[in-house]
Amino acid sequence: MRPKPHLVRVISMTVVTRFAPSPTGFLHIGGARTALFNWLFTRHHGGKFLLRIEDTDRARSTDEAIAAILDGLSWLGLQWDGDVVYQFSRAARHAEVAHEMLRQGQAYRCYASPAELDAMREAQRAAHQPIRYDGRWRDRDPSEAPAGVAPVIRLRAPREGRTEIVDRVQGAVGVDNAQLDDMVLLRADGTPTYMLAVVVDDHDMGVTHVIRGDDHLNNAFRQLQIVRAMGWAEPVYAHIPLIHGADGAKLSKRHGALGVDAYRDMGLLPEALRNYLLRLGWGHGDDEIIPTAKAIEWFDLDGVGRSAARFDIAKLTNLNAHYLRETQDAELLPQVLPMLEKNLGAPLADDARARVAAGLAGVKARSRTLVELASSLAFYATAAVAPVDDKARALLTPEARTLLGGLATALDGKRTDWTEASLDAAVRAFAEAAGTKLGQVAQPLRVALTGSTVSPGIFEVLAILGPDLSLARLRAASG
RNA sequence: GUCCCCAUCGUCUAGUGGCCUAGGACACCAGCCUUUCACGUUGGGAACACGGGUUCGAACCCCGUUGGGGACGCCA
Repeated sequence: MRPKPHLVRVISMTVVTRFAPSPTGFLHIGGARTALFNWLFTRHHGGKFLLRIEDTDRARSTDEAIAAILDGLSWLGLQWDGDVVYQFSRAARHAEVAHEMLRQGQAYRCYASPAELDAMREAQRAAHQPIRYDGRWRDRDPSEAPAGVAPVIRLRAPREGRTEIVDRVQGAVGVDNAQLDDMVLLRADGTPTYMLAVVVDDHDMGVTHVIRGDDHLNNAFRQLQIVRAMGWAEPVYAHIPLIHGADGAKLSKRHGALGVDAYRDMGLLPEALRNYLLRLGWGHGDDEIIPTAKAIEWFDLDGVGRSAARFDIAKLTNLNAHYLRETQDAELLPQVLPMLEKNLGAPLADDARARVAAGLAGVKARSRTLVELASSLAFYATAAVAPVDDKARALLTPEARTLLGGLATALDGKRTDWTEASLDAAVRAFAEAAGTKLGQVAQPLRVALTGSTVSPGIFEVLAILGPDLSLARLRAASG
């Protein structure tokens, strides 16, 4: 591991970053993290976080994907500044720059056909040669141009020397220019390639810091050549490591990556996801729980690691449980109620809503996701319950049923004093009178009331359910 | 194949030459708490890929090996 170069931060410079996804699919977890780092960096430095949709590939870009990306970012709470820039709308400006480079001799026309280039690459592959454009039109006289062939415009890249960048994450990295070929800037149809469009847009948008996945590290050299050819200011680059799947390979749309909407559907909280994503590749000492406000305060590129991280849903879930417990009931309720109604297939009556609201705190402490929360809350909303599994069923032995029958009778007398405290006392007294331990009564009682062996404190459940529902369930279980 | 990057417990990481018989978190196991579960809490197993240097001293610096990843398009 090489030491990171010490860099002087220019305080007076206003930080401008951008997140530049291509709308060819949903916003996946890797893109979400890239967006998060950009957002955090700008919020920390008080700059601007811009959003640019890289839709120059007309065949693969879709409106659905654009909507999914915008939705995903919004849900994650990563608000961009200003209007969304659609790269395709700037095609004329890209072409203008390409022609400017042509005039300056920084670029040239290439008339090689795609088939010809394919053959060239095939030959290179077969000969175990590096695969790159051989510059066949670099110094050829334009008069040799074949008739009727629309040329592309290629960069006249330097062939000697090295191109080096001082990356804020990766450190000093360089390649020999001999390794870089003359890339296409403008296609035969006059549309810009990604390499050109990115550089022109970043320049025009005033982007000062390019923070993106390190799968773009190689691109940075080529983009820098365009920047230098135009004599523009060089942005600061920061290439963050990729997120890998459990198998260690790059997470991508066709390889295990889920859209952020999938995490929302799993009942995860945006804040938890932000915290988790932040810790993937970034650290601040031993801190694990890092709410967004702290993240903004602490985040900087220096803390970004250089190795890829694997996605671990277990840790994410654990973090989610933490944030779920911290979320106020009033905030959770409107999110959980619709889920509950959807699960139950019917709207909730007022009394059911009231019970859910009252029982929320107790169930929340035992849930890790909103989905778990909604499903564990169901017994408060339904009219009757049945044992959910064998373990629960097994607790309703004949002896236990007899006990529950007796308990129903005993508790019937408490209808006018139906509080957690008096219920607690009554059940304990009943257990003692029956010559058994509390647990022997409490567990069957729990199953009778909730259908499950797992629930909040049984007296709390009794109190919230109220005498009618509680006694009805007790009698149903005993009979 | 060529180029670039990476390498500490199963996973995420702390660690920037002595504070390291390597710390934290998740997961796992055991105990405590308790009406269940969860929380909480106590404890446990678990890592510096390998080989050479440099140095009084190396997880940290250098070189190599191995392993992993990424990029090599008129995709982005």
